[in-house]
Amino acid sequence: MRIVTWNVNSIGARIDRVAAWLEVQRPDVIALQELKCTTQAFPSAPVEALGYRVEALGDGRWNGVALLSKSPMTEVVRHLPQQPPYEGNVEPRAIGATIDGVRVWSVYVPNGRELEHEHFAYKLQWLGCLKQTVAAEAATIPYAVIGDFNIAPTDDDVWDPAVFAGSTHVTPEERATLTALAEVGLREVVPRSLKGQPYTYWDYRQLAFQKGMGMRIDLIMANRAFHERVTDAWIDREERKGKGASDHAPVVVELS
DNA sequence: ATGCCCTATGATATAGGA
Repeated sequence: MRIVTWNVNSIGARIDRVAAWLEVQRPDVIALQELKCTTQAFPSAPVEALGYRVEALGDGRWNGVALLSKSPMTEVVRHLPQQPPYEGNVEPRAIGATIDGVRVWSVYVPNGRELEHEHFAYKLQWLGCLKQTVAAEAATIPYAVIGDFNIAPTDDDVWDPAVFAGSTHVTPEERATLTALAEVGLREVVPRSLKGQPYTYWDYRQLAFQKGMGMRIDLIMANRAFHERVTDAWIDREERKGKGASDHAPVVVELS
């Protein structure tokens, strides 16, 4: 079973590349983030033609998440239960479903913007709610929260830690929310190394991709039953190349 | 090779991204 997470930075702008990638890689399940469209506007036809079912959640210009699966999705949940709002809105940042006995959540964790910004407190609160969701579901079946966490787990996961001093994505507070997920049974599935460049995201600016100025922020957080079935995990950095690429690469995990 | 920011929006600027 092949499961993927990919921040596509607009499914409308990316649908041709996403469909082409799905045709080659043929994952069983793919979690998407940053749809940047409404639920109704999700371009389902091209992926349905490839045999995928679609469960999407979006409200327009920002955010948006989806799960695509070849097999039926059951127990679909939109938003984290008790997900905190931002400026009065519960944003489309999480969707969960069970597929062939594996439960998967696609999440787009708030960015945080700056450490002093209200959005940073929201990010930490949101991650606390994620932990509560995992605890409440108390899954014994293979279970994973996958997506754009907007957190680099260690200093090795950013191209130059000095550049990120005083910034979001690398603080002890943010990293502590990842390790705290171990208290509810989740630990990271770390993709196999790519010659010292483990990144999943590269800014569009300043030739960041070509210069290796990346971050590893797209993560697979999984329970023991999921880990026991993992045979491989890897980052498809080839998909970051060329015109019309997302600024994030797909992260793939293989289960027996 | 990997190639000099991208996306969606009451759009001709702006906010957000990380």
